[in-house]
Amino acid sequence: MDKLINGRRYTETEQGPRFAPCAPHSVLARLGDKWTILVMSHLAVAPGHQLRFSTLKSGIEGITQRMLTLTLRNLERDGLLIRHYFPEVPPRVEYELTEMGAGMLPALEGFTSWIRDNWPRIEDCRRAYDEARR
Amino acid sequence: MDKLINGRRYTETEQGPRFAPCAPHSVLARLGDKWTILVMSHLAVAPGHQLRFSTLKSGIEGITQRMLTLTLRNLERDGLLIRHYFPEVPPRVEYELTEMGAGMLPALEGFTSWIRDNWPRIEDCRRAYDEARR
DNA sequence: CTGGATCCACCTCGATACTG
DNA sequence: CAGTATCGAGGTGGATCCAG
Repeated sequence: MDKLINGRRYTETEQGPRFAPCAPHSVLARLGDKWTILVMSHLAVAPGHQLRFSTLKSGIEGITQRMLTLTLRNLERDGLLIRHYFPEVPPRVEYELTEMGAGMLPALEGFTSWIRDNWPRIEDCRRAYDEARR
Repeated sequence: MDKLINGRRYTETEQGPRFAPCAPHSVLARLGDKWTILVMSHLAVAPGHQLRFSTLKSGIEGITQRMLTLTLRNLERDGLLIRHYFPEVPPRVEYELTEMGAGMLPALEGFTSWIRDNWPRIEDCRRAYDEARR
């Protein structure tokens, strides 16, 4: 039978614990890419968890059209947001967090708040490490 | 003054919220790389949060020496683990979570448990999405 | 306005060989 | 045992141009 530790499924073997195929990695890899967290953050604070493409683009400094499109497609594919297309002229597209997308925010917040609290220390460690081998 | 939302610092501007330089991204990008989560998970369940290089290597299926070394170096650089070198023959090296590394586990657990709960639904969404455009 | 298509630089990771 | 060095394939992201 599988046990649970730190939110990860694993089974005991003679060679030690063997973790189940890494679902967390698949999600963390997405959140770890260059723009996803920023897009999620903007939608999180938006009224109705809903924003236009152009609003996102101008709100996220440095993002290109291409990367915003790709990031939104990936989030849509995972079911974390929905794309609402309005066939007007000029066309308008709204992106809205799904229930699941919004449900992810509290969990993510717990983790990002730890990062915020420990960030200065991490930066110090990196500096010290780099310093030591120069 | 900065406000906080979902664990992210940001300031209000006329163009909407502008998030502070992305510290979460830097950490999530590391956790999102291919092996980091697996290394952390193994150290998390190890007695004393401590394991040898060879134990990690044989415990993590498919990892190469090179990638394990790189992953460990990065975690060491961030101050999440310490490297203990014993100059014996043959040499022995133990890796141990630091206080900060261990302190990250509960925060990470909250997030990975959300992932675990929602993973089936995410997989369904991906399948449906891919199906729809085939 | 929204985004598709193309081209390219870089980075990550895997495979392999070698060392104290 | 625990690495380092090197090479190469593939993927990610940036720049630019075009289209409905």
